[in-house]
Amino acid sequence: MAEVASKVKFDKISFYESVFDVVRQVPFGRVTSYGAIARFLGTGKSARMVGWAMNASHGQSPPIPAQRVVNSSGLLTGKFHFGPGDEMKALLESEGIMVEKDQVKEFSKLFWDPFLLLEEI
DNA sequence: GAGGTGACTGCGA
DNA sequence: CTCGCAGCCACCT
Repeated sequence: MAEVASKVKFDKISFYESVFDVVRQVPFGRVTSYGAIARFLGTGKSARMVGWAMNASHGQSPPIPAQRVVNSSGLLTGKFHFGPGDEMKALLESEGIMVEKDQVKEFSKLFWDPFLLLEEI
């Protein structure tokens, strides 16, 4: 998104809307981490806020690929919030991402840094 | 206006 | 190696 990449001027939109925008930019078959998004948004060490924002991602009109957001270890910490079962894992696997024991395989290889968005644009 | 909560992270023991 | 703890800040009651 232009407004996201333009600058760290998120004064016009709420915090979690910014998070949604970033998450939506995650390429197909790639994943990112809460901390990475937190740093990208400038919240720094408050990765919790990213997770908090994701809590509101349910029912958003433009679907939020929250399954692509995992913790710094590639662990699907939010899978319980996703659905009753391993829905999060199923979604990731449908994108070609291998998941084992709630952990993304080849995480370091599939990891996508939000800062790359600035370079792409 | 004050207090509690949380889909995290990093460091120390 | 694993386990525990404190810091972080927007949002809700």
